[in-house]
Amino acid sequence: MQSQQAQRAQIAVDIESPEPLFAQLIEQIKKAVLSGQLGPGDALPSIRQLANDLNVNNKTVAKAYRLLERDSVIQTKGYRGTFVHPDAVVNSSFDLSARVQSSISEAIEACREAGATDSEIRIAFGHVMQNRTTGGD
Amino acid sequence: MQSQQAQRAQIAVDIESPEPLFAQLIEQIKKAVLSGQLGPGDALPSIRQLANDLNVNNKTVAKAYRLLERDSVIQTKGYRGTFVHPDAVVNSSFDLSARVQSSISEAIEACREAGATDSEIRIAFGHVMQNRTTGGD
DNA sequence: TGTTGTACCCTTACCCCAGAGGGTACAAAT
DNA sequence: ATTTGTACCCTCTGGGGTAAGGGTACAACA
Repeated sequence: MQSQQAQRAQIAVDIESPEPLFAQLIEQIKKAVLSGQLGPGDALPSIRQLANDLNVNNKTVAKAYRLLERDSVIQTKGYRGTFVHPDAVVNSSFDLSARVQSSISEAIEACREAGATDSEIRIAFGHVMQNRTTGGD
Repeated sequence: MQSQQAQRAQIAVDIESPEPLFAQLIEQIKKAVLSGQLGPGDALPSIRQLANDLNVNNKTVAKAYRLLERDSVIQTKGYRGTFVHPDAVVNSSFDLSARVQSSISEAIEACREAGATDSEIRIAFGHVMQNRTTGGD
């Protein structure tokens, strides 16, 4: 199992899991918000702090925080630290990845029904993604 | 340049081109049909024959033929050989890849506007494509 | 026997990407 | 001086895809 706990929040990470670490962090924090373990305005451990507690890389935690802030689950206040967003509870139940996946899924299904090969679909996808790199990780 | 010509049809292939060989073949044949150089019912060189003439692998030609037949540009009659499809002219102007690409493009654009990262889109795409391998190349 | 398309097997090389780690640096504030 | 988030640089591992080639085999014919 090898999970390590962060004292401040109830956050654990499983290195053995196929689920990416940053995704586990996002999931954990959202879950903590939804269960009320974390309330709006609560302070989150700093990136370096949490990374150290969980024995993961700063960038991994930073990535999770970045995504969480984009989804308005947390709020970063520069040098003052990171806090739970006022609307965190509502926003935590919103899964953008799921939305994206179903959107993509529909398009793919349509292509398949049109007779397109998986290979062709992949190629087309690659071409579209290649043409503008919006940037961002 | 290094292009080689097939006597029977006006088909050339450029090894230096970044365009895949099989795609060049498809394009060439469609062009030949659209320009009237190949008419419905005309016999095409056999897979092995054309592969030999152009100095490419059998499988490469076979792949092009397979896609062309799926799109009803050509017609394979088993041991008798391959022929230009009766509706070849109409079907040659239909580019499934382009259709697929625009369909995928729309979905991607929607995801981007929803705030999704390119990375997230790729991940979602990968997940969808992974779940059912329809098979086919 | 030879040709047709087709279906398998396996191999090569190339490219792109995700995930994760390591390091250094910076402005803004305390 | 230290902490904060953030932005760069670099690395490595692994996975999965295409494209193309090489080979062998098959049933259906002529």
